[in-house]
Amino acid sequence: MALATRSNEKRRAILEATIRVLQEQGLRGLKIEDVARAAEIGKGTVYLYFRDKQELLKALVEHRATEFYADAEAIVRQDRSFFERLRDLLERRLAFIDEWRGLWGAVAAEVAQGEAKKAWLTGLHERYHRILSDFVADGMERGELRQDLEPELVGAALSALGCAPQLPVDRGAYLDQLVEIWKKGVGAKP
Amino acid sequence: MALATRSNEKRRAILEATIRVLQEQGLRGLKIEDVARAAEIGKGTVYLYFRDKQELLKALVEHRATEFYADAEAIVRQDRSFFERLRDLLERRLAFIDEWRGLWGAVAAEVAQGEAKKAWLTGLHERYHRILSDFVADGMERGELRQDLEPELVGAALSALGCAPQLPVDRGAYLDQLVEIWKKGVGAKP
Amino acid sequence: MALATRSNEKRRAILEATIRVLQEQGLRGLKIEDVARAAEIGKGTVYLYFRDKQELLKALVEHRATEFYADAEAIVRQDRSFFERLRDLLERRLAFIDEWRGLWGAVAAEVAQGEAKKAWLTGLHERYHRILSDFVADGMERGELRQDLEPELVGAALSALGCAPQLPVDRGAYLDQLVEIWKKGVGAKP
Amino acid sequence: MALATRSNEKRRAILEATIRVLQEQGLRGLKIEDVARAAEIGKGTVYLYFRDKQELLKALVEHRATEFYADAEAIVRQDRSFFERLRDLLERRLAFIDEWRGLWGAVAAEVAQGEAKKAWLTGLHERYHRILSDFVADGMERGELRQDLEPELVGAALSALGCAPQLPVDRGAYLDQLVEIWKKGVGAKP
DNA sequence: GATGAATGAGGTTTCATTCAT
DNA sequence: CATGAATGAAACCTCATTCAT
Repeated sequence: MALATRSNEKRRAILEATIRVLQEQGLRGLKIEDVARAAEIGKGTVYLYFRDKQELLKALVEHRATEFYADAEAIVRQDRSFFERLRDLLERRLAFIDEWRGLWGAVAAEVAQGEAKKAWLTGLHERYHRILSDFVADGMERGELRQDLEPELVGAALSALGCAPQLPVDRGAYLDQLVEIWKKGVGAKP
Repeated sequence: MALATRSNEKRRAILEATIRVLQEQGLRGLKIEDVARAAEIGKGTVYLYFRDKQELLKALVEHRATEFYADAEAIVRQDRSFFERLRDLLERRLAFIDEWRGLWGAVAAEVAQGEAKKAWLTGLHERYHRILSDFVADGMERGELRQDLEPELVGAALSALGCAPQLPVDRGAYLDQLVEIWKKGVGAKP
Repeated sequence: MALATRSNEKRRAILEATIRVLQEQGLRGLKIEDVARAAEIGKGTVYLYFRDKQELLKALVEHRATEFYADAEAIVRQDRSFFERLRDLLERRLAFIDEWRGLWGAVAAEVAQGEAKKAWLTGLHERYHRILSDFVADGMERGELRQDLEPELVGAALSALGCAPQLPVDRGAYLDQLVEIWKKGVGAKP
Repeated sequence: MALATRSNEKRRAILEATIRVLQEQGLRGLKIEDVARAAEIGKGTVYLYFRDKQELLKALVEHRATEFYADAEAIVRQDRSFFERLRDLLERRLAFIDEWRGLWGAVAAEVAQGEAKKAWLTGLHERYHRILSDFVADGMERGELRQDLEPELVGAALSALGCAPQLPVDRGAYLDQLVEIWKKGVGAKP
């Protein structure tokens, strides 16, 4: 059997191991051997599930992004106020960013060599942008947001809220502050 | 003559070459040989200016961050309204982010191996955070901002405005939108 | 049941698969997995019939050589003129060479690592040489060949007629030409 | 400097080392590290002269074949009788074959993966065939050979005189025998 | 100072072989 | 008997670093 779907369980275990090693060793410190050890399998086994290192990273990016977007969509779909959902979205976003330790951009760039790969990466970003744009449009429709907003632009601005604070400020207070600013910034007049 | 004080001109040329190669090849694709070629010097010459690759990257991070912070401070010091300066700050920030193509985090992490280096990196972040916190405090003092803000927190929020929009939205409109939101979000009542 | 005496049918199928893969992929491209796939069996099964890859190759060399020598002996034993039989011998030889695509020497060398193996390989060559020397001696006895020949030497010369023409000359014409030269070269005066 | 012509001296030394290792270890036993050790250089240095193992082998085949063909052409050009030159040609051929220890075919096949490479290999064979065909045509013109020969076919037959005797017969006697057979076989009537 | 040929540690990848099912 | 997932030794190749010129 060539690659693909032996056991998805092991495939996922390798991906989990990969991000763990990535967090600990950084991108240049990421060695297949360490991934294998972290997943408690043999080095060669990794290659039964992923053609090469590049594919492994690509799968990782895809896997975590997909998971993140699914969570974001689930939050957006909830029947709660715009700003309650915004808070959760931002919280989830921070978790995503923490998980990658600032490596997201580099790993994505690493993986996106070649035209096809670049398109694939853009596709991921578009999906996230769409989720947020739709979220804004939804908020406007429900009358929770000002009516003079451009959903695409505001979506972009939301997606740019991307860096976790590099310094250890209190996360709760930080989020509260952020949401309050945005409430005043984009909320409808009472 | 000490390693660090040779011809600063060539030193800088190497740093410029480094970030160019970084932009084109990514972090893992960054090879000293390519840097040398881009700087139009011999491979060995790089080592006359930097102890090793790690030092080169560290110097690069330091160099560009310092430059960026200096620009930010200059903008903050200008005698213009808070939101005019905010717009310039954000514009400068986007330029910084573009320059690094998402690699800032990874390169910084790469460089910050070891306790001493970690402290050094934190120092950089603190400096940026301080600039922004002071900026917010200044805005409050001048009565341009609401008085109930926590400068440290808002400074953190500003520093997190860190990801350039991944998609090609119009930069001017994007900045306008962002500033307007913040104006409503943190500006003093008229 | 001993390793060597399992189903000879499957054993032979593996050998056939091996030479097929060898023809397509070359010596360095020969992988047990491909052999197994070509034989439509599992990879592990190959090891039920052959101790290891080396043994498999050795068996292959032995199998095809034995077959070839048997055919050669059969041709020699026929009750036809020397040169009619020579033509058939050469034709069979060309088929043998084609089958190996120039890899015979390399595979044999591969297999013949170690003193015992070397002796075994020399044994094969000696057998072929003997067949041809005897053939020449027979031709001399029957008066079809010149009486001043050294059967051992001429046998060696015949065995050296070993490379198929690398270029696609007409096989029939080629053989005719060769036999005619030899007829004039070693045939008895009429 | 990228590959190609640093010092041709070292390049040649690597090729010499390669064929030595090939003779001793066989095709599958050929390791770049051994080649490097045999050439008394570092492993990485080999890669400064040859992109990869495949290129090294290709260069080796080309180098030795070119050398061999040049020698063959020099022999053919000499102002001596056809059969004197034939003997030298055969002797040189035996040396060539001995040098490769039966690996020529396999190495050539190894190298000739891909259409372009196949054409390149055919080109080599054609060159040899041409040398021999011309040699025969020359012999006919000079009246040393029968006039009813087909130079192309006889050239093919000569090029097929390719396997050194596998058994240690006396080389001199062997060559004498062979030349005598060919003299009777293709020589003009006295 | 400047250079780039040389090096070899170290990472990636392959594949013969094993063994639990 | 048959299988193929798993393994890790071993081979390939890269590239940071050195050093003789």
